[in-house]
Amino acid sequence: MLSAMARAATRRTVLAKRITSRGRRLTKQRVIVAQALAAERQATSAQELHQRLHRGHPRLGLATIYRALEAQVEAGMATRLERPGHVSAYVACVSEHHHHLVCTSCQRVEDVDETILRPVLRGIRDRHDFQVDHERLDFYGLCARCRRERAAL
Amino acid sequence: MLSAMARAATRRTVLAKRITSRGRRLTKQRVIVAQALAAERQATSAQELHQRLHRGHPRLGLATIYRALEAQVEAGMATRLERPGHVSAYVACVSEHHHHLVCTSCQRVEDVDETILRPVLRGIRDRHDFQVDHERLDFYGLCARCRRERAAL
DNA sequence: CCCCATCACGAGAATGAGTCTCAATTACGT
DNA sequence: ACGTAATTGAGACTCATTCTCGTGATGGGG
Repeated sequence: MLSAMARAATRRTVLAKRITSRGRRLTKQRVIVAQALAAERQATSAQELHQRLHRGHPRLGLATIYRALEAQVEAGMATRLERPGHVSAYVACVSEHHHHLVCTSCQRVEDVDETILRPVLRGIRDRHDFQVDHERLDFYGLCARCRRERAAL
Repeated sequence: MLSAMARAATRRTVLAKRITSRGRRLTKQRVIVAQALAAERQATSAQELHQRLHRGHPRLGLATIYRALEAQVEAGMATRLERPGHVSAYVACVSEHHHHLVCTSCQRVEDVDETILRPVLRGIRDRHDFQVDHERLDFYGLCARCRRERAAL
C-alpha cells in the first residue's frame, strides 16, 4: 500500500504529464487550478474557482483560470458543462470519457457507466449512417441522496 | 389527401395552440419567428434569424426574437443547442423528443431515433439510482452526405 | 362589440461571461 | 546560467443576451 506521500507524489507526476501534453509548460498556476478543480465534487465555474482560490493565491488572475481550464479541457483532464445563463462549469475527469449525471439539487456530478452508452453510439452509426465525432451527453435530475431527502420531508 | 391550403391551415392552428400554451398570447411576432425557425433546416441563432427576417419585417426587434425563441423552448416547440463561443442555436421540434445529430460540416440537424435511447435512460435509473429529469443528448459529427463528399475528394 | 387589465413589443442601455492586449515574468532546452 | 518563447496578471474590450420602460396589441368579461 502506498503511503499518502507517495500517492501524492504519483498524482503530481500524472498531473504534470497531463498538463505538459501538447507542448504546454508546467506552471504553478496550472497546477493550482488543476488541483483545485480535482478537489471539487461539483461542476465549478471559472469565477467560482477564482473566488475560492483568491484567499490563498491573491495574485492568480481570472484570465489565467480561464486559460488553465481551457487547457485542461483540451488535454482531456476536464470537460465543460453548460449551466443556465451561458455559464461554463468544469469537472475534472479521471477516465477518458465524459458523460455525467448532474444533480440539480446538490450540483454534484457522477460519471455515467460508459457501457450503458456503447449500444447507442453503435445504433446511431448503423441506423442513421452518421459518424459521431464527439457528443454531449449530460443527464440532469435528482441523485439518490437528494431524492431520499425529499421523500423524508 | 389534404390540399396544400388545408395543410397550411391545420398547421397554423397547431402552431397557435402551441404558442398560446401556458397562457401566452398569440402575436404576429411569435408566429413569424416560429414559422421562420420551422423553415430552417439547420440550427439557427437568434441573431441569424434576426438578420434573415429583417428584410421582410424591418421592425421586428432582436429582443423579441430572443423572447419568442425562449417561449418556444418552454412550450416544447424547439430546443436549444450550444454553439462554440457561448451562442445558443435553436431547432424546431416536431415530436416531443429532443435529441439531435448535428453535422459539424453542413450544420444540418437530424432527430435521433428515440427507441435507441430508451435502454440508456432505464440503465441510468437502475444502475445509478438517479432520477433523470431532463437530459442534453446531442451528437456532433459528419452526416452521411458530407462524409461521402469528403471521401470523393 | 367595446373596455381595459395585462401581456408583449421595440429600441436602446445595461449586464456580465469570456477574450484579448501587452508589458513583465517564468519555464525549459542548450 | 542564457536566451527564447510561452505564460502570466490587470484591465480594457467584445458581444451575446437580458433588462427597462414607454408604447402598442391581445383577449376575456360585460
